[in-house]
Parts: sequence; structure tokens; C-alpha cells
Amino acid sequence: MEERSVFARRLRAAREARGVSQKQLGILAGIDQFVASARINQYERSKHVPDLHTAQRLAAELNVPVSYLYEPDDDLAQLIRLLGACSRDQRHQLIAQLQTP
Amino acid sequence: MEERSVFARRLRAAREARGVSQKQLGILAGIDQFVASARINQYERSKHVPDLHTAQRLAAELNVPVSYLYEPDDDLAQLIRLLGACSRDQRHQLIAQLQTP
DNA sequence: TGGCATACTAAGGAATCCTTAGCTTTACGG
DNA sequence: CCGTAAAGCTAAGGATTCCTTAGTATGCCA
Repeated sequence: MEERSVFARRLRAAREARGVSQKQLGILAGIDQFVASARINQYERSKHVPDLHTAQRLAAELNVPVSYLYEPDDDLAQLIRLLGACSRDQRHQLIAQLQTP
Repeated sequence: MEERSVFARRLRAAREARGVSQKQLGILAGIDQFVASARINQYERSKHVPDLHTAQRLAAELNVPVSYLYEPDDDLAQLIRLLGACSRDQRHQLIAQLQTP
């Protein structure tokens, strides 16, 4: 009945974009196979929130920066996702670009 | 003796940039004044991690996006901080720029 | 010197998470 | 239509982590 949290929505979006099941994602992130399904589901239904290390492993398997999972603003979240795919040089150019308006 | 977590380091960096004490930050974020000091200190020493709502309130008072507090990559973290200060239009321009290289 | 602010910490009650053991729904194949 | 397998989902309680309490240590300066 309760509203879905930002973390829950971003996690689901990223997982579906990746095309894996809740159980598969959990296993990929190193969670025991008999627990994976329940835990990922609890995260996506915002029943619970994982610790930072688990969040990091989930993000790594989903090919998004961890920070993406925590960002409430949709535009900023999308930018974080796009920046996650950028090269080091591209990022440095953008930093320079944004620091000197 | 243990290593400082990403969240702890970012929180301290943002707080010091803001020039407020641990206790002040806690109070600004709505934490009880008799508990504020201990809790912020536990976060900065990575003894504990706050729930998402508290993290959001801390970030808001520190003038950084919440996602900044969770990002391990220094370049990406800096970009997130810079993007947090950008206008909606600037963000949209950047999204367009990054989507079609 | 005393008083105050800041940073920090142990301990335990309070809250949250992880595991177990399923149930329900959806999607096929026969 | 029915069986079944995969996917999604959940309650309950033991396991773990957090929040509160109560306090120490240090530095500053009136």
C-alpha cells in the first residue's frame, strides 16, 4: 500500500533495463541463491534497504553508478547514468566546462 | 582502526565545506539536539549509516544532491555536485549533449 | 583557571534487515 | 484446459545494525 521509495524505483528500472529477474540479479551480486529472490524483491518494494556494499555490487551488475540508485531527481539521475558510461577524459572536459561558466 | 567509507568521507567533506559543526548539521537536519552530535559523528566515522530520509535531509542542508554522498568515484562525485547547482535548462542541454555524441 | 564548544565513544534498548518457508501470479506446452 | 515452472511476492522471527544515553578528551579563550 505504501509508496515506492526512490531507491526501489531506480533499482527496478535498472534491473528491467538489464533484462534479468530479481533472483538472477541477486545471484549476480553475490547473494545466496536461496535468498536472492526475497531480498531483491524487498528492495524493489521498498520493504528494506540494502547496506552500501550490497548496493555497490547491485549497481555494478546493473551497469549504473551506485549514486544513480539514490538520486530522486529524474534529470539528475539520467545524467548520472549517462556520465557512468563516459570516459575519464570526457568527464574531465565536463568538469572544466561546468567550473568555468 | 577501520577505513572510512565513501559516505562518511563525502559527508565530512560537504559539512566542512559548509562550515558547520557535527552537532549543528544534525540539528539543521531535524535531529534532536541531544542526539545530533553523536549521530553525525557516527556517520562520519562510518560507525553507522543513516536511513535514506535522514541522508536526504543532510544533503539538503549541505547543498549537495543526496547521490553525491554515495558516489565512490571522485570525478563523478564532483560532477554530481556541480550538476546540483545547474539550472533545469543546463541539465537538459547536457542530457542532449551526452545522448548524441 | 573555569567554562564552553567540538569531536568522539561504549553500551544497550530500539529499530531494521536477512533468512526461512512458503503462497500467488504469470507464461508456456501439451 | 490443466500442469508446471519461473517469476514475483510476503509473514515471521532470529540476526544485525542503528539510535539514544551518558559520558570522556581536547582545545580555546575570557
